[in-house]
Amino acid sequence: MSLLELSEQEILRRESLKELRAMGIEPYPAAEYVVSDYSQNIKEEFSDDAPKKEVTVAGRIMSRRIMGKASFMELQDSKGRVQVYISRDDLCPGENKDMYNVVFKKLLDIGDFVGIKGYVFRTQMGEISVHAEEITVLSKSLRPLPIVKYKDGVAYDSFDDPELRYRQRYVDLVVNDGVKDIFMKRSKVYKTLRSVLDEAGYTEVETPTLQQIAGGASARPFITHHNTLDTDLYLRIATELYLKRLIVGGFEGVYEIGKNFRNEGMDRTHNPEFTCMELYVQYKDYNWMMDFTEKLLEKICFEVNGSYETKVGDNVISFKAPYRRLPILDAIKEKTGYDLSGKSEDEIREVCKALNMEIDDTMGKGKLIDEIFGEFCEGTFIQPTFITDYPVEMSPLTKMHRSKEGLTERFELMVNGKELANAYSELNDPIDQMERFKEQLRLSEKGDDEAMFIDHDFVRSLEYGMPPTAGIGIGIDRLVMLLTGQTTIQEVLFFPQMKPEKVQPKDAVAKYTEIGIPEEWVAVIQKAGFLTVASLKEANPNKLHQDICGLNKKFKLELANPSKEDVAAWIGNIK
RNA sequence: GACUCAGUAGCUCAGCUGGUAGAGCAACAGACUCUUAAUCUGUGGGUCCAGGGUUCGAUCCCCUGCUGGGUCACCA
Repeated sequence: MSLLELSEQEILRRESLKELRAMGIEPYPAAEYVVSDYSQNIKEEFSDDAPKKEVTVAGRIMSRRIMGKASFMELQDSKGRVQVYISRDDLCPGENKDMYNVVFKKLLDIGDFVGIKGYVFRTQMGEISVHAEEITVLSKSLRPLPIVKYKDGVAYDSFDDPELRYRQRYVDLVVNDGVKDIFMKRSKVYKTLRSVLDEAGYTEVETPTLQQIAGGASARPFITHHNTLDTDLYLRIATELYLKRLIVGGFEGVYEIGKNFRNEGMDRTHNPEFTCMELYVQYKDYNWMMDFTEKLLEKICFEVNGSYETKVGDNVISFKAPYRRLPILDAIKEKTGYDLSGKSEDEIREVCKALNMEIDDTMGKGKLIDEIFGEFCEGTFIQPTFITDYPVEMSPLTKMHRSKEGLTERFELMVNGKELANAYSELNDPIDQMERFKEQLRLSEKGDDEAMFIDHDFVRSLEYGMPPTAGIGIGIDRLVMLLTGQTTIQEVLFFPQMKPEKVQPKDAVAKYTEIGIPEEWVAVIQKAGFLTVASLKEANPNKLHQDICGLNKKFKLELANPSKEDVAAWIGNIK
């Protein structure tokens, strides 16, 4: 990389790097650095009466306050920050004061990793700090970090451009308070989820991500290609059908926490890859699953937040069980006043018209009910609510309701006006399942590009017999959003999907040397704004000559300047 | 996909009616041995997102594109 591509501050840091090496200090040492303590426990365990405690800590320099022969810096480690006090004469007891005057004051920068050996004390202002006796360079940072300052918990100049924060999450995590907490809570969600499911006796499994038929949900899949098999494969949109095969195989309960991929729109609640937990348990039904789910979520919320409540925007949501259970038709009756039970498709169509909804003729009875619910009901359920007994048309993998005609034993859990989970008594009648798949095929032929494909192997497994089974899928990203009070999915994903960064097209050095430009001048010409040889064709030779000689002087490159005739000749050589 | 707002120094942001740019932090030089958004003095740093157009002249006005945010639509 040419120096000309770097900012002033980056150049200076690279020079500091060289100087450290020249002084015999390796800026990227290989040896383990043994740490005795963390910022957090140093502060928690300090006592003014106790004898001096020697500690070794390591972390990133986040700020420095230099006052001549003494300095303070803030050191950030994995647990937080601790202040370090450095006095010149305590760091360098001998004649040679280079470690303080040169290494610490000149060659180290904000962002560098250092190790500090010293003792813990309390400053006159009362802050528990480490008095440094030894400082070790652990890793040099070549790019300046954004500077975010905190006072009384208020952030000043916080690094908050969403584009930069998501593209460079590593920087976001380093400088912005609270970002890491969200992901620590996310990890706690996984831990609690696993412990509850494991204790219940269920088995964590992994099923294929690359599938020949992307089944188990209605969504457009990503397509990829396997060269050796010379066949297209899909990235899974759900884990459902494979997990049910394992129930056929005899597991009592199986669950998988994994990524699903859907080739659809992106917004504040949708990312192309997202995490789902699916659980299937034999001999259970959807009523049991509601009981299990509310206990599970209650426990997770408590473990993550220390309380059964969580705050999202202005809404305080309580995950304390039990949750309200409301059949979808009752929900519609409650919110719109229309009782749809026993109504025909045409009658429901009339209701839609009365409600001023936009509908079209391709929508069947189930779709119409779903639309009414989505339009008038879904957003109103802030507290966790099980909406139950969905129409069969929307639920091709669900067992028919034991008593209600045309409905299925299915529930969705609505929280904060959004679906958090989807569950049902699994359809285990292979003949019925085949019929439902065929119905999906008819929808597909009508142009519905999200209808399910027939998975013959899955039906074959049902033909061997699947016990009565209850299953559920929980959107983990949305759960984490609720438990951390976030309103966009990007805030709970380390690396949300973004459009690729734009890279300006730039010609190779050889392209420039072909027209007679010496290699050492190529970077200078590019710095002058001519990233491609073609763009140089229109350049004014006099101005270019001036520009590049100016850059030569400015950046002290010490190259022999070309003549105006040389520059004109380069431009003349371009075909 | 539609509409809308934004893109200026490493970061956060100003920038008037069109006359090639400012601040704070960061950086650099200097002072300072208990500071904490440290302080004080001085200095440097810019492809004003990109490409066209209008104009004597564009960071600014117009068009196109790129990236991001928001709202809506689609979708779970």
